[in-house]
Amino acid sequence: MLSKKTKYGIKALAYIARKKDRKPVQASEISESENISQKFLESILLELRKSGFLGSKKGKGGGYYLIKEPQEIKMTAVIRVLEGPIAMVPCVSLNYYEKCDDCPDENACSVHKLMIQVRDASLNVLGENTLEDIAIPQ
Amino acid sequence: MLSKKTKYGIKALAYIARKKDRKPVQASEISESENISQKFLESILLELRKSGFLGSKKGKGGGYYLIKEPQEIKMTAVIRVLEGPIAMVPCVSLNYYEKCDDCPDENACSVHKLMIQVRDASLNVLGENTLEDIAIPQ
DNA sequence: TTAAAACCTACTAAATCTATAGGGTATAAA
DNA sequence: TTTATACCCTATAGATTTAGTAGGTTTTAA
Repeated sequence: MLSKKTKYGIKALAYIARKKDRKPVQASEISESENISQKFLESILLELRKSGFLGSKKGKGGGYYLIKEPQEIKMTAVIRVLEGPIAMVPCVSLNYYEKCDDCPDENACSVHKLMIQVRDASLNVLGENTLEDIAIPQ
Repeated sequence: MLSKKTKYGIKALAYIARKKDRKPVQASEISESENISQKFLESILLELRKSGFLGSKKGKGGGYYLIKEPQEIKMTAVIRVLEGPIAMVPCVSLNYYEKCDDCPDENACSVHKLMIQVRDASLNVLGENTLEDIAIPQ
C-alpha cells in the first residue's frame, strides 16, 4: 500500500507541474486545493526539496517550484524518495536490497522469483511515466 | 511491502505443493525447513485452510494438504487472502475498493491513473503465475 | 493410554503511519 | 524599518499494524 505521504507528495508535484508559469506555489494553496493537512504537506514538500525535486523561496510571494522539467522526472524516482523500495520484498529491491533472514538461498525461493517479476512489471510502468504524463490538466 | 505473513504463507503453500504424494504435511516440518516461527506459521496455515486453499487432518500423522491442484491456484487469489488488496491505493482496488477522502473526482486524480497501470501490471504477473509455476523443485 | 498434531484465544512489544504543536528564520512589501 | 508571509525545523502523540508469544483444548493414530 502506498502511504498517504507518497500519495500527497505525488499530488503536490502534479499540482505544481500543472502551473504553466514557474512562479513559486505556496504550500497553503496546494493544501486547500488538494485537501491535504497543511503541516503534513509542508513536511513532504520539504523532503521533496531536500531530495532535489523542488526548489523553494521564502517570504512573501514565496513557495515551491520544480527544478527539472516535468518530462524529466520519472515516477520511479519520486516513489523511491517518498515511499522507499518499489519491490514488495527487500531481497528483490534494486535500490534498497536486504537479505532475508529465513532464506539460505534466494535462487531457490519461490517468493523471490515471483516478486522479481512483479517488481519488473511495476518498474516498467513507473519508469515510463513522468510527472508530465500524470499531471494532465484536470 | 509484502508482510511476513504473506511471504511465509506462499512459501508454505509452495512447500506443500512440492511434495509429490498428497499426504498431510505437518506445520512443524514446514516451520523447520523454511525457518518460520512455528506458532506464527500455524496461524497462517489455519487461515489458508479457512479460506479454502488447504485441508487439514488432526492428530498423529495429521497435517495440511492442498485441496486444489497447484496449477489451479493463481497467485492473485493467494495474495488477496493473505495480504489483502493487490492495488497500491484503495481507490483502484478491484476487490477492496474504497473511495479516497481527499479526492472529489477520481478521474481527475493523477495518482489514480498511475496506480491503475501499476495494478494492471501486477495483476497480469500474479494472474499468470500459479502455485505450480512458483513451486519449482529446489 | 499416550503422544502427536491441529485448533483456538488472548496478549504484547515494536514499529510505522499520520498527523499536530509550537515555534524559528528569511524575505518582500508597506 | 516594521510587518506579514511563507518556508523551515524539532518534538511528540494517538492509532494502527505487524510479528510474533503464551498457554492452553481437541482430535486422532498407534
